[in-house]
Amino acid sequence: MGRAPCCDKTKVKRGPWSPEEDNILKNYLEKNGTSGNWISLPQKAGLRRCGKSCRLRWLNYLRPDIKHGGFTEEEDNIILTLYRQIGSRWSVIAANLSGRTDNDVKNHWNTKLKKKHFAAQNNNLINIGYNFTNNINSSDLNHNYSTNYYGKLDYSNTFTSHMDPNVTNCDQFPLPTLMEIQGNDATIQEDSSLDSCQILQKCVTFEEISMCPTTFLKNTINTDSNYMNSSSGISSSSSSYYEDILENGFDFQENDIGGVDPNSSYYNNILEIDQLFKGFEN
DNA sequence: AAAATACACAACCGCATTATA
DNA sequence: TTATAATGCGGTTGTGTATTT
Repeated sequence: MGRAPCCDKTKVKRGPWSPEEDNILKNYLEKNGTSGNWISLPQKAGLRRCGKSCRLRWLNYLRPDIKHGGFTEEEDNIILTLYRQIGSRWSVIAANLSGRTDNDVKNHWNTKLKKKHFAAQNNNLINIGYNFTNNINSSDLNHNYSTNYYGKLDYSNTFTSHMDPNVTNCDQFPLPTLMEIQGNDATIQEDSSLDSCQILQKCVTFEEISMCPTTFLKNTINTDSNYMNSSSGISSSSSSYYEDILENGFDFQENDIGGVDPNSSYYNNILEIDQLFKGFEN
């Protein structure tokens, strides 16, 4: 026994809406509202459509003050942050974005953001870069970096409870250990024609540069005062938490991650690492 | 140039929740 | 209070367009 259909599918039109249908629905709703009932609306408005179809068309497309496409970087960041915290609760995420519908956010995630952030997948091992990112400034040039580290993360013990959407406290997320650190000397020449991506390749042993999670790398030189000043025990002589990682290992479970400001870049980086794990599992 | 494939987004389906009689 | 209908939601599919073969 299947579920009783909400309307007679042989009597209603399906598929894309025509401009004429849009006009009828829009005019009716602007004049009368829904009268508290979507199911009976199409008949009253003179549409051969299912009530649910009318509701969806209005809420996702015809309703005034809603935006389509052109997601800003700020909106992307909000979506990513919230997704990491609450998972695929699109209506909640959309409610935090002015003029966006849950359907739009969901589509945007599925077509753009998911791919962008789940792409890094390399046999459970990924190299992380240190020192050089997309933004090279003039003070980086002609400077000898005596501690040009790169390393590998061991993901073998990480695929567990972090998949639970109810888990929002990141200190419950198992994170990888740094299994290998290497160092070399490197000098970036001022007259170098290398762009930032090439510099990155020069400094980091990526077999597939395309597998590199760019936003993760981009943030690796951030100095995070929240983390620096937290009770996590980071050395005050470290200029970034990645130096701390390189010095003390990559076992975040040893640190008090849950006490870190959720708005900090450090916290977001931790969540981004977690997101990579999800990519590996998918 | 045509066919195949990829992509973006609109729309649908069925289940869960909420409202109503 | 409970049965039923309406609504809301998220996964999934459908459709039109762009790109590749």
